[in-house]
Amino acid sequence: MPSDKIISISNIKVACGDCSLKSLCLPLGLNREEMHRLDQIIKRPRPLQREQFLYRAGDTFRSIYVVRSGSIKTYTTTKSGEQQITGFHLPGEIVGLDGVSADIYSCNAQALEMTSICQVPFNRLEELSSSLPGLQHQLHRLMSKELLADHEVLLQLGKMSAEERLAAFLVNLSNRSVQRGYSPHEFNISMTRTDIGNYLGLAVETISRQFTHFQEVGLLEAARKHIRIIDLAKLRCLAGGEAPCESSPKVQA
Amino acid sequence: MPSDKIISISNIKVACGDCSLKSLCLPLGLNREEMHRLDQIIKRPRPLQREQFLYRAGDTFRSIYVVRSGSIKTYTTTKSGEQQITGFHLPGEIVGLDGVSADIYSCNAQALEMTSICQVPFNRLEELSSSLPGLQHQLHRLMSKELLADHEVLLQLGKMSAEERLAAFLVNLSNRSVQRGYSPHEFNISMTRTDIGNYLGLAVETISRQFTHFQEVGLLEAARKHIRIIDLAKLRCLAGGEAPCESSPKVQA
DNA sequence: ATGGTTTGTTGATTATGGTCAACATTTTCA
DNA sequence: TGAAAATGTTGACCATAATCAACAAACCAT
Repeated sequence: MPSDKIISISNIKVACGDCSLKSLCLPLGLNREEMHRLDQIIKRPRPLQREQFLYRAGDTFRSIYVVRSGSIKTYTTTKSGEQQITGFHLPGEIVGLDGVSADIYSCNAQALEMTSICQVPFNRLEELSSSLPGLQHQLHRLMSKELLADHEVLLQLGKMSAEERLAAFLVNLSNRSVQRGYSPHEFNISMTRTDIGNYLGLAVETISRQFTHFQEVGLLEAARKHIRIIDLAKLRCLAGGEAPCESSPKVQA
Repeated sequence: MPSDKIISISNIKVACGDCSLKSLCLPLGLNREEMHRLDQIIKRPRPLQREQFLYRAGDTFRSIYVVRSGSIKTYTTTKSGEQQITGFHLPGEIVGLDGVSADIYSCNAQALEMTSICQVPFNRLEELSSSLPGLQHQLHRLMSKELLADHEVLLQLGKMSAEERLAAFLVNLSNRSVQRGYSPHEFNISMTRTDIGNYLGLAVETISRQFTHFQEVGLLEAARKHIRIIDLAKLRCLAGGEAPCESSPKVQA
């Protein structure tokens, strides 16, 4: 039926089965039939413009979201108005789980660029996952993964220097670039230096200086939003907080 | 049967229905019959001695645990051996969810004092929660709550001063004291100053100095592990990162 | 195109909290 | 009970990153 096609185009519907992100996302481990059942409950609202909010702290919680393309930042706010970014969310990653505990979102979710998302009504997801153990488990895995990511940042904020934090941040982005099938050495970031600083608990100026520093020592090239990592091994080393991290392979003695 | 009684005593079994923590824990929202089914899958291993590990990073994940009495700290380690405490877990709180994502625990869990726990095999819990929507939802709530707690610490580490961090930490403990039916003003902490410093990303000396400072200004009394909060409102104010936080009700034009 | 705004960079100065060191107090255990 | 170890406190000094300020470059809207 042609009308089907028209609807399909206007909604830019992409079923989970056809989505390149399915191995990062909720459908991981589901068979065709199960994936189809999941598809039934997923809505695909119109894309968010840059700066647009997906939800705000205090909104009633109904759905979790998966980033399909673009990126989203989530942040909390202190009573005095300061904000702390709690995460940057790339395609295939879930946003909104912070709302489950109290039935309202506890943070703000804002698009960093034109961003399309899948919306998953949470009560439907719970119903469905009762009959699909694989879906239930994958949901749990993804929630747990969020916890690990937070713990990693906790470690960065608690124990690492400015240099190490930025190194760890870039290595993390590099890894996530690979997960999506892109290069570990070259990628575009969607967040500003200010956002990075906020996320890492550092001043913008410090981020800027560290970028300059990394470029001076030939670790990477950073032209605004475009990052090219030259010495990923060294960057990893800095990020890991590993032992001395030989400053260069100066063979001597 | 007398043998039943003997087993019961030797295992110090306390069914969820009789447990004072049930309103903080997994059984929240379950009826008698459902709670009984949950009880069936819960094991209650012998208590942990002080310093004893519940699990270590890298152990294969099988169960999550609920603290019944005592307390547990969880921490991650950098390759260089530094550790970052990711949480202190009090009675009624869950430990082990970090293991779900990769089927191995990602952090270490160590008792801060004599600690008894409930062990919940995770695959059994998932099975059971498929047929008990209330249990499933409560599990999700608790996981989400962990996320919120982490975000709060992220905010502390990213944006707050040493004074504010310790204030926030103490307010948090006070709130959790209340949740367990104790006083908001007076409680014992099980962690050392070193642990607090590690958790808050500060040196021990800074923690010690802040405690002294809080005592000098009459906010609280801290005798080692025993804390008595005198001016909780002011402490909350400091912790919230709220506006000026009037230094005292000095009435004056 | 062009003026304005946002974002990023660099420099000078300063403040917060870290480090090192000494000592006090409590806890542990032989 | 007493010695050793662990924990907590205080002081002096220092380093890292924050702040303030100026400017450059990119982006946006008209």
